[in-house]
Amino acid sequence: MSLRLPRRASNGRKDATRLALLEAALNVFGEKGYHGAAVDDIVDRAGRSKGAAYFHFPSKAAIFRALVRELANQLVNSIQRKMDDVDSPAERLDAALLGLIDVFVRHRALARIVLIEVAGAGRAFSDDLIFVRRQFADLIERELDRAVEIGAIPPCDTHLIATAWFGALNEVAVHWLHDPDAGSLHASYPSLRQLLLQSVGFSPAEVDRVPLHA
Amino acid sequence: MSLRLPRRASNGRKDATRLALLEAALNVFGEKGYHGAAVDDIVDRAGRSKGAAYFHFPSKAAIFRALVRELANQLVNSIQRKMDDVDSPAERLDAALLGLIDVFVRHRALARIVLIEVAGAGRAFSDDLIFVRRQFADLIERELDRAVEIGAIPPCDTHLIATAWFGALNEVAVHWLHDPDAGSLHASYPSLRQLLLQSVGFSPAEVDRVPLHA
DNA sequence: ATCAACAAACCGACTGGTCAGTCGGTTTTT
DNA sequence: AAAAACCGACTGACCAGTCGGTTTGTTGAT
Repeated sequence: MSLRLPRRASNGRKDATRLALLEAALNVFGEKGYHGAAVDDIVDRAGRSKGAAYFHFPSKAAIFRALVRELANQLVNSIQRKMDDVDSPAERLDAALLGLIDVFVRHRALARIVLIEVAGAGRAFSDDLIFVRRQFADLIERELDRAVEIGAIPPCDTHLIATAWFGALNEVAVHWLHDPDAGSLHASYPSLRQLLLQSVGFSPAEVDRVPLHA
Repeated sequence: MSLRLPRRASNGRKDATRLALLEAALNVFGEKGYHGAAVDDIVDRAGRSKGAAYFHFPSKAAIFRALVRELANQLVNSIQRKMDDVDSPAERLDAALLGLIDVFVRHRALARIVLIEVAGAGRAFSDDLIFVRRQFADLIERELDRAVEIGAIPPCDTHLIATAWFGALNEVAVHWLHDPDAGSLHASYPSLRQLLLQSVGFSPAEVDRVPLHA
């Protein structure tokens, strides 16, 4: 699980260390949670030293923050790209849902951090929490706005609905993270898809039309 | 904010102390989060001593666990009661939604703990997390099943949908908790209500019919 | 009713472990 | 030779949990 983390061009020893630290942080935070993870854990896993860590980041919180924002950006970009592969709002929303599920399934540590740890790390991180959630919600909101514009769905509170949608996926994913054996996340996709599309008033024809590129 | 916490009959000095501790825990955990709160904080706020705390509970984690389960039980019962005041599935689901919003608005510390802290406290508490979430979801699921049974909505994956619904409300509430000035939670109720009822295929007539007992 | 004797409930100073962050020193790069 | 990057032993603060001791409540014998 190497993961995509090269926000800044990753050449030179400095960047390599920064990357190694962030990648270790991803795994350690993902496994033990923010409070359960010690900086020494991250440092050890990265094969670096505490000095290196505090050369690159001013604090443990800063490591976490950098990681979260990096992950969120990469994730949002990746989803955006998948959405741009298709045209109609219904298809694009569908692509967003399936894309998120795919990533979560493939990178559980990422899912844990973005979906659970940011929320639970404490009030000091609530700005980061909102930042991440808002990014995802905006992705959805824009598409809903477009659907309203072209008359695919009736006008509605797209901001609220985007938030609610993300919450719905979030909750399902949290249960899955807790007990992955209780059923794959992909298995929830068809029901979730129908639920979401139907909730904003896409016509039944449209709800059924979009192919399930599973 | 005295709050409803008399699970076991609250008479005698012993029970009074237990209650005082739990109520203090509610406020302290609600303000500082699980990891940010020290047992001494709770003890001080309760006007008791550390000895008393460890006489009643074997550990800090046990205090948290007892509090969470107590809150969840009370909350679920209270919502169930509100649901039983009306008859049709749509009305009952509506009552559940509004009831939850009401309680969260009135008791932010409770909302913070049930919606955020349990999830963020760490993997050691994931059983409690699931316990709480499942209780709420079951409340919804039962009603959805009934709606399917009487033909008010088409058959669907009620288990998944109940989970998703709770997630939707959860997410909206989390944003509200982060910035209560951005808009009251009650203001989101009409849109949320329509979104949820419509998502499972209640007829438009039914969606509009139910009075908004705001 | 009175009072020992006992237990239940409570107190708070103390301890031991953990861990974020520091800093003098070393290696690598420019 | 100067600066950038890195090393890892150390420290100081914090805090969950302990424990000897005190107070409050209960029992039951006289």
